[in-house]
Amino acid sequence: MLKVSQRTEYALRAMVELALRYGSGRVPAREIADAQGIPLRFLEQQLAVLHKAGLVESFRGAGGGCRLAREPSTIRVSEIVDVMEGPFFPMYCLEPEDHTCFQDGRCGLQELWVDVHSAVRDVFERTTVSALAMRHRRMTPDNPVWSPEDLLRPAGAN
Amino acid sequence: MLKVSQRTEYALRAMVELALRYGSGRVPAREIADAQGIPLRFLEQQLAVLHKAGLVESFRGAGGGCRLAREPSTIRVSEIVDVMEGPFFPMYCLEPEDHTCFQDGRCGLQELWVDVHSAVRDVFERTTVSALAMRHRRMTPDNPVWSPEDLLRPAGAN
DNA sequence: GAGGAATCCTACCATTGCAGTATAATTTCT
DNA sequence: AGAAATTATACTGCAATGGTAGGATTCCTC
Repeated sequence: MLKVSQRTEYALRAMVELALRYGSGRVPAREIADAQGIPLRFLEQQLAVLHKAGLVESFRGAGGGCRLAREPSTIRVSEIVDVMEGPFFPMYCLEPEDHTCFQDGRCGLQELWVDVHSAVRDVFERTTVSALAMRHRRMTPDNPVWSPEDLLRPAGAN
Repeated sequence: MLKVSQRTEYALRAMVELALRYGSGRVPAREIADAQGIPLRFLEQQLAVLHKAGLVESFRGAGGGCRLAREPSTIRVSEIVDVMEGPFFPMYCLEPEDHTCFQDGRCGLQELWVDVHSAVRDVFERTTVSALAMRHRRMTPDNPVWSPEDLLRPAGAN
């Protein structure tokens, strides 16, 4: 039904949370889960995906956690969506190795699906994580998502 | 995974087929299925949906079949998609009666989903069935999807 | 070096939607 | 009567989604 999966929503929220705290040390999954209302164990799995894709760095053990691998303004939403959902094809016939369509691409509908693809891709590519974070700040100005003492963690933490 | 269902693809192909034959009588589901490579029994169900929605007219019994209810150029793809897929929300939080999002719309991500929604909707609304039919004709100029004798059916058929 | 905090790995499960098949009833023309 | 067509409804197999669960591993601190 043309839905984006909840996993991707969670991943994006996690990235926003990490962007809001960018430069202030390692953030354990627990805190992200609390701040963004995401089931912890589930979030861990998605963070692992983001880590394997090189979008976040992670550190094990006590004092561990995650942080963005790059500056928020250089991370596009499209990268996250690609990693979480795999390549995006609104219809089967667009998949390179799919030939279930008996006309095999030689039909007038494919152009429509290409248009849909481009339109969506455009939105994802022109939106960065920092943009999302700024929007988030604007929406909840009086309600910082992390408590001030978190900013006072040991200096060597990051 | 942001996929459009096969049902919708079939429905669109059926509409294109009916558009190609617009004005030339009633087209039985069987012929549409053959021409477009769609499982007949499955197609019948989708045609029934299109009929209930008022997009096609249908006639039972021998000599029956379907025809477009309106001129192809006045039927937008968005109408068909709406009928087949129901209202389109790329993320749950956009659904009017959904409040599973703990921030309930007061989050920076919603704008992203609204953008996606608009972008896709735009494509669907600016494309008409006649446009799809013309593209189809252009793609298969040497290969008419219906045989000439079908055009010679009894004049009173429509 | 023990213990706790954290990530990582893998398996499992329940629900849902999708694609398609099956059966049969009903209408209509010939 | 019989064939051709739509209509209605139920069922099935499959895959994806949204989690949960258990434990292994790594790392810091005391």
